[in-house]
Amino acid sequence: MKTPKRTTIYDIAKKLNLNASSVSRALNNSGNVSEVTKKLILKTAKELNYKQNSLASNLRKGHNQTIGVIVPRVNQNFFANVIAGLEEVTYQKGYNLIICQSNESHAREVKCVNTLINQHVSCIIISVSADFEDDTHLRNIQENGIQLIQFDRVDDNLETFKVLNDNKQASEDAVTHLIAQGYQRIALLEGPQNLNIFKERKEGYLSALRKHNYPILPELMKENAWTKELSAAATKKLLNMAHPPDAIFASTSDFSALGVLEVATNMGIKVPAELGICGYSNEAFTEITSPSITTVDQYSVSMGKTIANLYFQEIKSDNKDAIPKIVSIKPKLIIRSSTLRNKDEQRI
Amino acid sequence: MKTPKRTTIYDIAKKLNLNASSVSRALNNSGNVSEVTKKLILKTAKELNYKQNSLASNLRKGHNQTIGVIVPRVNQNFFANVIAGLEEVTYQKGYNLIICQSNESHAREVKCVNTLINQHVSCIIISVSADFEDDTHLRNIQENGIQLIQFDRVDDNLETFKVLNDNKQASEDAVTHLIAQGYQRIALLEGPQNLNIFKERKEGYLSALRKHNYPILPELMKENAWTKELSAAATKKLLNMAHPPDAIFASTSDFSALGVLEVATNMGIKVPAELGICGYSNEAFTEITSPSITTVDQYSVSMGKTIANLYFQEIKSDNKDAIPKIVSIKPKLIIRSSTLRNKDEQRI
DNA sequence: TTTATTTTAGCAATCGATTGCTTTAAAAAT
DNA sequence: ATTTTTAAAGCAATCGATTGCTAAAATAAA
Repeated sequence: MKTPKRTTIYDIAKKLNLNASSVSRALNNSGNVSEVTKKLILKTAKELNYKQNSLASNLRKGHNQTIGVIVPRVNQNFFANVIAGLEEVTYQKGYNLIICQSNESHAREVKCVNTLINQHVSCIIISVSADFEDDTHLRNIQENGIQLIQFDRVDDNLETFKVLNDNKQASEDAVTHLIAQGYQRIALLEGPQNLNIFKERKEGYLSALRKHNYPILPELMKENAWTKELSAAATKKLLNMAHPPDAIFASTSDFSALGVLEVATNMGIKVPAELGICGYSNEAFTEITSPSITTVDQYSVSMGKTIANLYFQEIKSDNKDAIPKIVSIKPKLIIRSSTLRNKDEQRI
Repeated sequence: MKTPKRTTIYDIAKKLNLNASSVSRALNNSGNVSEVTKKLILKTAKELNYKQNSLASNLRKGHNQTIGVIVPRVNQNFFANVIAGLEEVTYQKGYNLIICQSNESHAREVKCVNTLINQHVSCIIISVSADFEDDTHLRNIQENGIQLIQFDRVDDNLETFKVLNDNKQASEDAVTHLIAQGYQRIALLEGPQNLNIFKERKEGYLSALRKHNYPILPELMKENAWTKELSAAATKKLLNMAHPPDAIFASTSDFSALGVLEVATNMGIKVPAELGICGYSNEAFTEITSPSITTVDQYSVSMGKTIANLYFQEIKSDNKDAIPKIVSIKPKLIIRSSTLRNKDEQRI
């Protein structure tokens, strides 16, 4: 279907016997137009149902009030919330958001980046895919004069603005909490270690153990348990060990924690009495499982807002040599029943 | 920060002593360029890290491979899933998605529409905000030659392509199921009746009651109970009635159903024995509450795909007078514990 | 070898809005 | 009444890519 001809500034100009430049100035309120003419132009524009062509405008002005966002999945709670937060701020500033999902595929992520570069977006906000390979595409963004902000899952080696969760600290807090609750053998469910976030969470786990002089037991650390299914499988193995753990920190997600909980329930293991469970992300459901699950809240919506504000306040304002800044948000441990051993029970 | 000069087709042309038109033709593979020159151009383009300027290209070509999406909230499960589905298909077709959220505000929705019109998107996909007022902005989309697809929450009076859930049927199925389980006094939690979806769900409820010769009792129908809190409040009132309902159909959402469940649990009312509860949407958590909640699955991701395919197959292919088509998807009742009365118990 | 045909490449206009510069008109100052 | 200053409006180039048309070159046919 062919687009019918839309009203342009030339149509308005012709109708009023004016020059297009005056129309443009009137519409942009950029002076050099008398009040009378301006009113007339505005009125006519409305009458003719004039809509600016942003393509033309942006082409001429050489910039685009659009920000590109690339996330692994838009319907994953954390990312959906970040996007909601981003949108909230960018909308206020009159910016648009172009959303792409990499589907956890590096190849697709590269394509998304290229599209966004072509679109001349003024900034790209990205959380890299799980099979992160290299940063050529990210460097390419910068080489094309487009601002780059990485968040959550980032490439540590590339110097850019970053907004991070303090995964290590949060993780350490979680494990410390488990220790305080008297758990002795704390297992860890890990995510892919090529992603910074999972590496950091593991570090936090190790750090907490060390600080409390707990032994570090490789048999209690399960690699690549980052889906509900993988976690359930790992949990079965853990709980069938001769000397099983008495707590499991599902550092990858609440879905993993849910997998743990289901396996434990099926095996007749009491949570939190016999097994403590801690998840990560504070998904809505963690509050309503029985028992409710202790987890880490990442303030995802406000993270989105922080990212957007970072762009508008620090980066956009042509601080030519603004030094890439790293903002770290401290997530919050949400303590719930799944790790709260009744103190009395403990004494038995 | 000023965008550094990017490579244009003129740069390539100059370097090779060619005309920009040849470069354009080579890059677009549109013939009239010898194989030798084409190869040379492609090679040089890569060397100079050429990236097309989509703004210029789209301006000239008069169309934009971009689709705009407007939803009330991007981080609401249903919408996030629809967007994921949309993105999946549009990505394959080389289209971009610009996402806006109306935040359930009509005024903001109007603004979003205008921005998208300015952006010259080729199609706008929308689910209207809760305080839907009028359709001027939607008509405006069409007047500007932009395709319009409404989904889920739609304006019935406006003739456009629509992708809907068969809310009435699903609702009727749900209530029929409750009746089959022996519930006698079935209450309804309604959403704002200016939204088609809630109106239809109510119709389904009424229709099921009528078909089974159940009395329609206004005191069992609670208006505007479309958040967890509002539902909880409504539930308290219902359960404190002299003659309380023995089932509640939270037609607005699973969050509402959750509100009902919490109130019932707190009041010591047994679910499903003394109270049946049915929600709507099949949120992830409905599976893991205790008891798990009966609900309606809307196939949200595949709905997104359906919408996108509708665009590419029916609308885009310049079927000039393609008659606005309405696609109705039949949601599926997911029966879980919260409505499954033990048949034996019933006999007591 | 000359003419006809096909390829290949260049020219220039176009998409719509913006903006520096110039001209004209109006207002202010002399 | 004349000159100076200021305000308003017009002109034309520009952003980068595309495309219909024309010109030149290369190939095929006579």
